[in-house]
Amino acid sequence: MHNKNVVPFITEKSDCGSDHPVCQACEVRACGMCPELNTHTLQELRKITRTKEYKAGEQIFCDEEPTENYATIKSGIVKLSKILPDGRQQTIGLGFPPDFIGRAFKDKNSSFASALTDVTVCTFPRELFNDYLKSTPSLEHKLFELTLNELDSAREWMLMLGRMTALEKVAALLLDFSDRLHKARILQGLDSEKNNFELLLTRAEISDFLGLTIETVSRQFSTLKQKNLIAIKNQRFIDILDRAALDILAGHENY
Amino acid sequence: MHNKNVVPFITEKSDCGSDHPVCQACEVRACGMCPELNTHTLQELRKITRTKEYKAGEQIFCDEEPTENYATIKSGIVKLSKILPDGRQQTIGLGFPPDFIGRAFKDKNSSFASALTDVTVCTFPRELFNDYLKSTPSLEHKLFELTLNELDSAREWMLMLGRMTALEKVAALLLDFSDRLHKARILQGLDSEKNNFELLLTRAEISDFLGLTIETVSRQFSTLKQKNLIAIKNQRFIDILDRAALDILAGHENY
DNA sequence: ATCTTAAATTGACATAGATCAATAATATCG
DNA sequence: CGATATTATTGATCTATGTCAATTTAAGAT
Repeated sequence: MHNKNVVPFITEKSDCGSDHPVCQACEVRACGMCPELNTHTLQELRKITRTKEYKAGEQIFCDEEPTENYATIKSGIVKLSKILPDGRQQTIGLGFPPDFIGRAFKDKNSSFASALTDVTVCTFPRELFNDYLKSTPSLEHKLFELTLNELDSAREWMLMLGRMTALEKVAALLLDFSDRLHKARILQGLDSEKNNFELLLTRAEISDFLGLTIETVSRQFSTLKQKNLIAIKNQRFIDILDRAALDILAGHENY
Repeated sequence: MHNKNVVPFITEKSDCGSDHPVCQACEVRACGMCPELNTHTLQELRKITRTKEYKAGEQIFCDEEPTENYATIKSGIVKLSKILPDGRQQTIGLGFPPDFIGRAFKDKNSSFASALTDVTVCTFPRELFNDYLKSTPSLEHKLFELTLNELDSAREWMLMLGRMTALEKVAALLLDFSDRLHKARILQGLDSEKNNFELLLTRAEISDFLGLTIETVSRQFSTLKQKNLIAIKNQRFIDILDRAALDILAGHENY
């Protein structure tokens, strides 16, 4: 199991202020929701949070069971997906640190969450968190902003799913993924070549995201290589050779 | 131009409390965001709100121009869509009263809004509304909940767009649309036959929503008629004859 | 290193849905 | 009321993507 896939998150911004050892070591103490909490609330919350780790592939929560816990992603990438009664699956989003996972104000998730890479999360009981949410406007504000971003990206993907060709979908995914990974690396203080990254998703995971089959995804990669828009080493390490061309394919040009 | 497509919204719940004549006549005074505002804020807001009407087909706002105004839908149905540089279009959501339209905290919309039916909205300047939002937690909470619902439905549609067949998509749309219309009619105090409604979207609009072509949509309607799951009068008036079968097609069964 | 297993690629073929084109139904207008 | 325009349906193809099957590549274990 490769280990480069943990995506910690450290910034210079003022952090959550907790002196708890786990918080001190938290990768997202400065950029998640915790900085929005006052010291007292934070200490109360601290008592009931639990750090949990998941190996790549493990399920974090599922559709059926009532939500007991919410969580914040500390490191790694989480896959959110939906599934049809007959097993057809669709990935509906990827969570990077410090994203929130769970459905605020509801006792049931409407999707499955699983670890795409090895993942560390900080969990807290649903009910209590909802209480804090109601009494702490700045916390709710922060979560609201995260939610608006998720809505924006869900809608972006709707356009992709409904109206793009297979080749365009793959181009769009590569660009989006490279950007989010790059952003995570920069915030982490690592230097990062935007056009050079490890694709942490398998072809199967990519096809679940794009509404395609494994084979079709694979063929699009071959086409992109042939056109010299990308290079691939070991099936996982992507080199973007012609970002402008990919941008056009992905429909990112100004209009 | 038919006129049955206005969807006002009246409930017994405590309303916004404004004594302004426009507010007194407002279809959504009890169920939108206004009841979350205190009297003073409401009076301030009232001074700068404008009621606007749009004919079916008219554009309400577009992608390019910076957002000047937000709005609440008072009556009618609003279509939100995205468009690719080459003109391919995808509907990403429908807004019913009392939905909010616009992107909170941002000065740019990431989509187009247009009137699907004749529409009446209550508009207010962006900046000022954002200020109220920051200083009125209950208002922000209300908008947050509306946003979470939109996120849920966007994700539901992602599953639909990525993994359903044309027939399943049409079944899912019919059920969703009938439910939302029914809910609107009930809240309005009208009695409503859930299985009997006017389809306010043209085939072109349906195909933009489902990521299909007009012809494919039309063929699915024919198939559903043939299977006796629905009946259609005048191409617009839908009778759901076998809801259970449609539910299965749409993937709504329990699993 | 060699063996084993899983993941990715490639090829041959099938098919759902798109495209193009003709007709039919409905709405609009004089 | 008939004439015209718009929207929907239906039919005949075509094509992008899915399906099934065979290799190839890479990764992990012994």
